[in-house]
Amino acid sequence: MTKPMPELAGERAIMVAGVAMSADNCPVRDVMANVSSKWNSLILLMLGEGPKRFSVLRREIPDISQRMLTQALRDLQRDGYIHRTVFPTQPPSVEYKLTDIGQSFLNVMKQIVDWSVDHHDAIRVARANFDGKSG
Amino acid sequence: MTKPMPELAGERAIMVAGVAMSADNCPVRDVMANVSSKWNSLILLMLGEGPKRFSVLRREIPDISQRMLTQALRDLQRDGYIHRTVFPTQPPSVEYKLTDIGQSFLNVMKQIVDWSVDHHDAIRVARANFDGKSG
DNA sequence: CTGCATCCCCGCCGATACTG
DNA sequence: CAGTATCGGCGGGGATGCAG
Repeated sequence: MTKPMPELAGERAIMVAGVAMSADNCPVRDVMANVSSKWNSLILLMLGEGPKRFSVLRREIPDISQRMLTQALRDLQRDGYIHRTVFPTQPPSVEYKLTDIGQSFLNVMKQIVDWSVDHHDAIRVARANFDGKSG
Repeated sequence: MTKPMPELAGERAIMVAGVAMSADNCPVRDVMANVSSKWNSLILLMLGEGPKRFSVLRREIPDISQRMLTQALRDLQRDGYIHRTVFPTQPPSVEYKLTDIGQSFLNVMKQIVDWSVDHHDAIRVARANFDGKSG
């Protein structure tokens, strides 16, 4: 991953929700690194619509740089969330699609999306309220 | 937030999973900014066990710097995830606890934790496999 | 005990140019 | 079209010292 999240890679185990977040056994760290990473989640959402080529993703996510898209895709592939297929055309085209794990993860992610939509107003209110008091 | 996620704050709306991720109406961005932020999610998990004082959080998350803990807590408070109570003792103590929204969000987050635990092995395998081929 | 300000390093990431 | 390499800024975040 791009962000190794060194914090929990230290030594002592942090117990939270009955799960040990320790050095050599921290599942959450690995996953959260993906969720955290700026673009990964958005890419997974996009691929949730179906397999897409590099250039298509690039077009659909205008703000991402080509470099970052490449990197994010490799990270996601590395962890098994997406599968990469090269078609030996001229010029070559590369298709990315969700793996089963990626699809499974996407389902969890979608819950965050739904939650976001549901609670966005409350968050905006809280934020405005907070800024009003301290600003 | 610490990370404003400028990418989606641009202009055009990106439709994903039937949700518009655009400039002035991007719920997901606000929430993801929290999830993304290095420590926020862990702090919420900690507070899921009950209200905690600043120093307790600091002790339970040894890797976080005091500066970042302060900042993360303020961010979470700002968006209404946690409530901050100052007890006028000498020396003063400050207690943080989840709001209803924070608790609600935590429930979603816990699903990520569960998912992480369930699929950690698969991810490690995929990663090792990938590194073995390319390295 | 909590929190703020300052300094400063390091790594993310965008821009650009180049390969197959 | 897809990906790599290099340079450079800029901001995150650690260390330290100070205040209430």
